[in-house]
Amino acid sequence: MNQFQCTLHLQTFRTLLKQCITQKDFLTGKTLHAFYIKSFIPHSTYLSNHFTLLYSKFGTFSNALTAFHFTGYPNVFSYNTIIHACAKHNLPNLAHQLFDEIPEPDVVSYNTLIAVHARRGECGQAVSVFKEVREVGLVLDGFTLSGVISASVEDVGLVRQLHCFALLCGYDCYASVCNAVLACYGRLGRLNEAWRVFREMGEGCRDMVSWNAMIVACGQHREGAKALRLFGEMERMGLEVDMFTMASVLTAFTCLKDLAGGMQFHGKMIKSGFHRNSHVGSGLIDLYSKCAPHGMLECMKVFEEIPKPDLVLWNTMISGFSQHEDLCEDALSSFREMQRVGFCPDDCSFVCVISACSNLSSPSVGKQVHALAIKSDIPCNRVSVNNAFVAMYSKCGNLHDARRIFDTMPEQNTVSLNSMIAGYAQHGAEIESLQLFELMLQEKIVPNNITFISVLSACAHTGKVDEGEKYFNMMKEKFGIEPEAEHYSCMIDLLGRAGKLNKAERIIETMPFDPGSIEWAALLGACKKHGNVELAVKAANKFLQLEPYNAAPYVMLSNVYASANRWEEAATVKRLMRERGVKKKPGCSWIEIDKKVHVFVAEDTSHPRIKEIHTYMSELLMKLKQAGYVADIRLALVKDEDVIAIEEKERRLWHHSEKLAIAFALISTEEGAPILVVKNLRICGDCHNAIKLISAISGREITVRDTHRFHCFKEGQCSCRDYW
DNA sequence: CTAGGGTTAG
Repeated sequence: MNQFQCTLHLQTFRTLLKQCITQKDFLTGKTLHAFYIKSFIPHSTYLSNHFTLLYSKFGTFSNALTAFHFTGYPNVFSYNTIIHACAKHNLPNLAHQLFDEIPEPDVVSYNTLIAVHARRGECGQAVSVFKEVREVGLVLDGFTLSGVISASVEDVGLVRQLHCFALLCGYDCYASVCNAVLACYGRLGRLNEAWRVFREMGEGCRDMVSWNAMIVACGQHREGAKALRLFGEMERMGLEVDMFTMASVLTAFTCLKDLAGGMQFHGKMIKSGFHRNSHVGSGLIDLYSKCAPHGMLECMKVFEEIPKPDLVLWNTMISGFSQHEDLCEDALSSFREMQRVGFCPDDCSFVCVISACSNLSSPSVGKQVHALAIKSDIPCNRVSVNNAFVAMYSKCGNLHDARRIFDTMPEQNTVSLNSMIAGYAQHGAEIESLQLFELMLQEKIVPNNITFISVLSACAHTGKVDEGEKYFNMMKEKFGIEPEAEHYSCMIDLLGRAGKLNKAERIIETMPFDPGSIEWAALLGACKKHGNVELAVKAANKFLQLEPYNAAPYVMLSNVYASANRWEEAATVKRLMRERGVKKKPGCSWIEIDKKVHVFVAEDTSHPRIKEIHTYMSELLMKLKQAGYVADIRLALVKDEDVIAIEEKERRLWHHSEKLAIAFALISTEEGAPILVVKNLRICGDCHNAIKLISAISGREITVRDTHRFHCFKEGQCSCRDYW
């Protein structure tokens, strides 16, 4: 083979390979590579580099690395290519190692290294590389700036600084840099600043990315309507839209809880095929899981339509299941299925599945997942993961472990404090809860709307009216947080339960938006507690209008009447409920013993050891009566208007699901072991009385988690101090 | 050879 032929071959190879890369023809590219290795063509760095690029783009990382090592005399280009592959495959150490081998790194080398850190959210590291560029005297470019800016999310000050710097360098009309700035302000919730950048870019500089970034900024910060207006404008102007646009618009529908609009948009996307994109699919799943009443069924259909699901799509499914209390088991099975088909869970997958465990009635599953997380490759000391553990342990009744994780986690943020404060509040440890909040203020960790929900509910649980009002005002005045429905309902709950029913009613009347069912429910609950029948009727009617198929208002109202001995009216409410086909959820309790969950429904006889349980319960009832227990038969649920004998009412009360579960725990666990029962409704007054006595007689610590809070019974007392 | 925008989480 003479010199001439070789050159010819080299040129052919170059042309062909370049074609393969631009046309994404990986197969032909690989064949070319095989030919190249076997042929006698002299070594070409140029060709090797492009083979590395080919594998980096379409093949595995290890193939790319092999191709790189095959390059006899690597140049900057070769290094840059392989470092880029490191960024793509999240290999920061290798990236640095390779970078240090470059004899004379150029700007691109630095830019690529910044990208490695930007992808991992390592702001500090990205900034130090950025500084190095200036120190070594290289001229930075738009890539450098956009890279370091996008890494600086989470730090407004830094973004502003870099923004100024970019303007000084004359990048005010450079789309990528401006877009990075815009997106950062957006993600930080600095919508005004984002809008300013968007406006100042002008039509000449603005591109599709700018529009997309602005839409998502609005959609993620309660400005769904503005996001939709922006999209409308894009369409009117005839601008091009892509997958990013679609996914961004979906966040707007989710933000507005506009299911109908979202569905219509979904329909339009099916025509254009956008719905088969995995990112768009995640957006759809997020929408349906959060806004549709039985959304997970729809989510499964969306999932099926996507040919190449990615990790986030799986995570979104897991998250969706975990947010529906009755579907948490499905969250766990999706988590397993995801691994079965070859995905490696990341920290977000774990956060979702841990949160599913919090809603489960078996604490041991949470512990297992904890162990799994430690064994896995995820950075399990991440704040997000630890926060999930704190929430999970406290929701599983284990405040002690929650606090231990909280105390030992290397980094804390607002959410960590929120989880711990909420944990204390739910357990009736209001003092600790409020102390921690004060500490938070001292440490200058900024509370958010969620923090105040916990703080206000802690006040409500203990009847601390003055403090509650103080914090409610602080929220608006000191932190500029507008109270939402939850905050108002906490205040109504707080005032109402403390007996200030008129004040509570006034809050509902003067709220800046239409009261929803949760506010009326809070008022109704307060009326029930204080026996204010007239106001209860008003609240119940409002509640009924808003949610005619929810059993809660009917049951509560009829209990109000029953407590006032107005039996006929109580029966009328029940009849109305039956006529409308509304069914009360049957009371159900779960208890985990030896890693097995046992379910009890009221008057349940299906448990294999029910005979034993009943025998034990009769003995227990005797002891309880001796200790002064009197069944509160007003609370016995009357299923129909038939007059029922007092004995029968007593018997029904005595077979409430939580009592059955506790009795079973008492006979099947060792003396002195603590007991945790999870219930699907709120605990009833009679059970509350009875369990207090049971805790004294048996010397056990009994914790009941109902839909509202925890009741920790110990030595005849409950942690709620009967204020609930 | 490198960039900016989308989806999940407590």
